[in-house]
Amino acid sequence: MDYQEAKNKFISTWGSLGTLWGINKAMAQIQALLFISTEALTTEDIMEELQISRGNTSMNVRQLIDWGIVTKELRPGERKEYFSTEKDVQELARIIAKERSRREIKPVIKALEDISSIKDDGSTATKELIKQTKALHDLAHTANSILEKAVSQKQNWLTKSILKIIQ
Amino acid sequence: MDYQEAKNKFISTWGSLGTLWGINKAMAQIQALLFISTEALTTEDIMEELQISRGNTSMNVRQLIDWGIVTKELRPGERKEYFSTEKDVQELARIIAKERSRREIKPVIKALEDISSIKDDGSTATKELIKQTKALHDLAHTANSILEKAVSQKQNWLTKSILKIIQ
DNA sequence: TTAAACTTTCAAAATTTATTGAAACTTTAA
DNA sequence: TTAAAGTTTCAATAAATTTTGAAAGTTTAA
Repeated sequence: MDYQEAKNKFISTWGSLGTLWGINKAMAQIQALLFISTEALTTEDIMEELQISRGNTSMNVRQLIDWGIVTKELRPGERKEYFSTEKDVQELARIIAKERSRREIKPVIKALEDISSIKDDGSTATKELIKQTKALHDLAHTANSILEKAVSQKQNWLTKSILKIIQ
Repeated sequence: MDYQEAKNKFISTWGSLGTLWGINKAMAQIQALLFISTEALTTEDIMEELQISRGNTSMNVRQLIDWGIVTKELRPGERKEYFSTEKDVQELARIIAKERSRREIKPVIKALEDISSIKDDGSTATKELIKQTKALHDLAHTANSILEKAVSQKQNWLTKSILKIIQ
């Protein structure tokens, strides 16, 4: 496997993983491309490398910026924008975990809270609904707390502690 | 919010969460329905409750069985199949984590291994590709180990230990 | 100002994914 | 056997999502 093959494999693997986890393929591939690039890239560069349209590139780069994963760079004397991604994997994981928690997990926790606190009318069906959604709520809440904690620290102490525990 | 509203909200919330995380909406909704049901349900029951077709129900129930989340029950003297889901949230989380790791994470770790072990031809681009994919590989590998460990134990000792660490 | 260099927007088209429903298949009871 | 009661399969259709590309918008330099 030479450089070009390895690069293509990385970009396509990342794109597929994204798709499996509900992330737009182009978005994941742009991030992958920037992640292994030695310098910031322009819209043209991205279009050329991934063979995608200008509109697609523009929209997905904006989304990556919204997520806090990609930053825009302006170079003196140049009009076009240069994009680069967070290069530190730990920091990248933190950002993604934080954003997915905020956008997708927290609203569900809130909904489970609402559902599990309906009035118990005495029926077995209602009792079961309350019991099960409460259990789910507690689990989601705990998992989210661990994630948030793992994510809030610049230092990687939690991961280190966990690894110590599990050997 | 009465029982029916709460039930509908739960089913639709679970369906949407599934969609966001790359899981078929019907599949997530069937699981949600079984999760709050006081007894095992038939194909007819599911079709009726979720207003989906027989084919859709059949295919998604089979997938849930493949995942190990739903089990089929046969009742003496009856031909039709009754389905129920794992009711313990911890166990459910374990099964899902284990399956997604096996199906989606491990193949990516393997790909990252292959990519990051290409021959260093001396170019900065190749060096960067190797460095970055190696870092990603290490992170994915560590995260996956923690997950597997958390998931392999019937007891919930790891979660408890982590919660102790983070207060 | 003007126009060149760029970015954004968004309706239409293309693609992907999910769903249907009816035919084929399987199992069991009579 | 046969037929009733069920399940599965899969081609066709529908729905959702992604992508395109051209027009509109923005910014800057002259």
